[in-house]
Amino acid sequence: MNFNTTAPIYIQIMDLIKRDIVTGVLTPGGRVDSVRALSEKFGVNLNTMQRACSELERQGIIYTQRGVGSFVTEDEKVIQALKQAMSEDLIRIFITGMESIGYQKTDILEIVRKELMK
Amino acid sequence: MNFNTTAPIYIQIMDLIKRDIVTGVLTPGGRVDSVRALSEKFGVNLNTMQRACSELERQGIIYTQRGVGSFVTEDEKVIQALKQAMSEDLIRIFITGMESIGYQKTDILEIVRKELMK
DNA sequence: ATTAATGTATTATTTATATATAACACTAAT
DNA sequence: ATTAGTGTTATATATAAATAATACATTAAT
Repeated sequence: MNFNTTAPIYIQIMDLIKRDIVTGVLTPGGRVDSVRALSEKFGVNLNTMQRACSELERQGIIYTQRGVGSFVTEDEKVIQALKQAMSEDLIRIFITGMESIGYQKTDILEIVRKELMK
Repeated sequence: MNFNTTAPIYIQIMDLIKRDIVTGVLTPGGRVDSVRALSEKFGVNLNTMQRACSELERQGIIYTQRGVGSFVTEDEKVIQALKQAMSEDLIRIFITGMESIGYQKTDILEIVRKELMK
């Protein structure tokens, strides 16, 4: 995997799993690969993978049955809220960032339109 | 200052200074506060501040005269390119992020429009 | 020459991340 | 009971980031 250096790997992995959940690659109530399989897949240490998973559980995004495995939350409202929160984060960072370097609202919309037409 | 924990402080400080440069708060050829003053202002260690500054110098954004002080580059093309690069980074992160969580291009434009109308 | 302000460097310490390695604990199937 | 697969914990090590404290090096003004 290509992890960047500015954010902890376990955070980046959490984001990748969240993406799979909100896009439906992982379905509500469905199985999440074992921490060992995931640590292999992402090329990270077992403890690092464990940290990502326990943090996802703490946030109510997955739940764990010891000795059995981990599963995506069955609460679709949680998943919908997660997608909404991720979206709002992206928008907030983008808009405030653009404004902080001097772009006006009208500029921003135009820049996005141009970018999306590429 | 309110620094978040996911990125190194010296990187976040670099961004704050870059913002002041591209928005004209700091002018081409103009003085940058001393590393000691800046470390006070941002509430960080002198070494951390020094690291941010030397990295800004390495990137050609400021230049330093030992014993005298640091100054914003006089090359306005560099500043313009910096603004462009910061803008493109923000856009890229936003668009790829939104697409990775399942939004289509048409959705994205609409979401931005709504957000900007707030 | 001295002084004050500047950038720069050194050494030690702490904390968070990530790794390596090994073990423990639980569950389901055999 | 045993086994294989799961989550969980523990210990040690390495590295990067940030801090603290101190000192050195250069410049401009006095």
